[in-house]
Amino acid sequence: MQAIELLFFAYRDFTGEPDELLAEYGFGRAHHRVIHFVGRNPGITVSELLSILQITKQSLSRVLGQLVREGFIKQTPGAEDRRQRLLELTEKGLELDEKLFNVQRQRIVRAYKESGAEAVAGFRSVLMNMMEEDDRPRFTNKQKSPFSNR
Amino acid sequence: MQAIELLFFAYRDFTGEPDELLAEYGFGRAHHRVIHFVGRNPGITVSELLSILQITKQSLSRVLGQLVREGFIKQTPGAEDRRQRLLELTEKGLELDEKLFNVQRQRIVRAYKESGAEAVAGFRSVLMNMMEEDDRPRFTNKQKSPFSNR
DNA sequence: ATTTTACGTCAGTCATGTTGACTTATCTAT
DNA sequence: ATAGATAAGTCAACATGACTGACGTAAAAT
Repeated sequence: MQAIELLFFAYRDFTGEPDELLAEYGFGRAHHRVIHFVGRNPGITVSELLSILQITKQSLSRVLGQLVREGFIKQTPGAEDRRQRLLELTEKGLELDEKLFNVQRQRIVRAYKESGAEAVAGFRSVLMNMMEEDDRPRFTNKQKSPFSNR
Repeated sequence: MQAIELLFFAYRDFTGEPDELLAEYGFGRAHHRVIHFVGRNPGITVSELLSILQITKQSLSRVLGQLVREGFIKQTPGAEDRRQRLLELTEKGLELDEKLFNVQRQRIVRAYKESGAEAVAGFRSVLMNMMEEDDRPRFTNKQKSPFSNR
């Protein structure tokens, strides 16, 4: 049962590099998560973001507000439901997102190369089965929006 | 590049159950990490623990002190080097450790079963290659103490 | 017209991390 | 034998990112 420690060390190092980058902007891991999920899902609503991050709106509000005020994320009222604030990255936000994305991608690509394609399939399968079922459709269901039923 | 999100969701759910358990004791994830590594490595020194957790001694001191005062961990002076405080779980500590260990093991065993042995090998290989090289010997080198050169 | 929903905000608290400065005991090297 | 290095601990101040609870506003749904 080394898996527990494998996960601990891998996750620690996986988040270490981005953390350093973020510190240069005065941001933390919470900002990273917001930038990441807004970057991958432009037009995402606040409540969708909340359900992904599983934090309270008060917690999100602080980091999101900061990112909006400092021009990394912009909000536009929803076309169908004008109560919603659809979130997307600004140019500045996209730049930071790309930097963050790249350091993590590099680490993963390296690990993938060293392990081989078969190992990668196994890696993904185990992680998938490790998470709660509710969130698995985000990865398999390509036709349906991963946020449609929230 | 779904790996980033796979890791996020899997890790979030992986730590979710223990967190609930710990809350009943008034403990947090920091306590969990200390209990875990002391549990797996009885007789570990404070500085070895620090190098694993990569936090400051002041941070560790708070949680470790709590665990010692509340009788989950006991300290004994090192036999060779009496400056050291060798850490190990008390009976009470072992009980909590086992509870925590079990909820995480269950989740992993389930995921392993659903994915198959080959996938497990891939999973472990990718995680291993994802972490910094320094820490990999902890998993492969069985003959040498994983803390000997720190 | 009323209720519900989406979002935001104010206020207070807690857990866990940080830096920096200093102490004590013990080991190591000169 | 003494001087310096190391292991551990402590005090103080601070930052981040979580939390709860209460309340407000605008828009949608009933």
